[in-house]
Amino acid sequence: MKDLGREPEHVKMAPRVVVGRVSLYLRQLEAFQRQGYTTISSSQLGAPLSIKNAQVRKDLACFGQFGHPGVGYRIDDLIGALRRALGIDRDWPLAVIGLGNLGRALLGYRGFRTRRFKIVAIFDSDPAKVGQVYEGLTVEPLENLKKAATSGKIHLGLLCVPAESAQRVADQMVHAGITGILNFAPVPLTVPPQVNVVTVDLSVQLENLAYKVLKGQEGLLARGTLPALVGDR
Amino acid sequence: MKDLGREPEHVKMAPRVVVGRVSLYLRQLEAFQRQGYTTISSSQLGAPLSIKNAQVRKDLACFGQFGHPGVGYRIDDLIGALRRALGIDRDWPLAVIGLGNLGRALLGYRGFRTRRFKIVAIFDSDPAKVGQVYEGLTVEPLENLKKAATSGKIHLGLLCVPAESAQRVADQMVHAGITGILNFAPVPLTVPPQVNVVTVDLSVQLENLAYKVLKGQEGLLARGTLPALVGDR
DNA sequence: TAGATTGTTAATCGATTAACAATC
DNA sequence: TAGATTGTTAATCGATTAACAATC
Repeated sequence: MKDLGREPEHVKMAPRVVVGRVSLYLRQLEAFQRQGYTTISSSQLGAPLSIKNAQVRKDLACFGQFGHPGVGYRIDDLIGALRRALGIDRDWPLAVIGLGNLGRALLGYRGFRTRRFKIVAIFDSDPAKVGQVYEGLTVEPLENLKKAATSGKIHLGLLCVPAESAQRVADQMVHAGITGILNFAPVPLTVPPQVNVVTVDLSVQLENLAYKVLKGQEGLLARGTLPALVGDR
Repeated sequence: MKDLGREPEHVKMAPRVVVGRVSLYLRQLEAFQRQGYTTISSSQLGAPLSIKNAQVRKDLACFGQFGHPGVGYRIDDLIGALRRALGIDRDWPLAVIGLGNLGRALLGYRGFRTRRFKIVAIFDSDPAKVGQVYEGLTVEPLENLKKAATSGKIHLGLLCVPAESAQRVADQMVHAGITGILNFAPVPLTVPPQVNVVTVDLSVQLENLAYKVLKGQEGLLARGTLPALVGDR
């Protein structure tokens, strides 16, 4: 028989897929809040996202008991509870690593600012870029990253360098003490287990989309409802 | 008893999750190819991606029989077969809709160009932007989209407008005949079923990352191996 | 041949959905 | 109270993994 008494040391971590859905619930809740609603049922919350009410309740139950039988969920309370649960009830200072086109785009991305993700520093290894000022931030040499990270000013890094240098720069980020990397380079990174990486590979997303479009059209073609749109050159 | 004889009309479409993995296999295969390998086993292909050999074989089997027992897969053949299966053995002309920071970044994104995704037009509803030239392309008014789409020049659109106007512009794209939308606005879009949408919500990704970092650190904290990095202001 | 590796079937695992007693 | 909706258990579904005969 296993020693179950000592289990609680494990941090109960909701599955990745649940965390993703909770982000969506949060957006939906904010939309309902803006419309003036004060309470909401699991069915109402799930409907616009095409998620079943049982799924909604089970996901929320991962983080605690927020609902009131017969009534539903109080929107203000639920938003607060979910933000706390996701850890976004505080500021998250970000660093942009690599100031190419993508890095500049992220500097201006409002989706971060409205969610307490704040870009507070820019690093680049190109001496020609160091010292330039964008959005009120001066580009610093990559060597400065360690100081910023160890002083606790920065926890997450947006890795925006070309694929060729991504692993090398990621190694430097790890060495500097960064524990979370949002990776935009289309290569899988190798990092120690205590470092967290989420890769956003836009060409993977586009390939997914192309496949859906292609298959969808073949499906329609098979039923003879659409002229050929793909494959004709 | 159901009429099984008429089933084949359905297009057998590999599950979304399989298509995502196949994109990763493709990148890995190209890496092995560059290193000079000519054949590869399911174990070798899966290892760098932390995917089990059985999973690799099962995923590939969705698209046909490509392997040779006792030998493995011939890399050149497999790359060709997978590209065909995913529909990326042809050019996919793209339109950028909305020329803000993000739109400009995508114009310069090499990850697209190297995979036969080609941005061939830019549309914006802001008259001040129409007529400007970026990367050799002249910004056109949104009304021109329909002509470009129906002439078959464009199948996929990269939607890069602010959240507030995303649904309105998506409606125009649908009306113009675009069948695939890569949506960068952090709002879920409502579109007819024959239109395919993939949403890339960067703040959802960042929220996932923040959660992992937070939980990872709590885990380490609980075991007393790390000083507090989060929550101190 | 002996060794390696496939494609596929069966077993396992985890996630989604349905159902319902408990509650307001 | 009657109606609504929760949290949770049990049933269903789908995806992952293991195992192995067939093959080179």
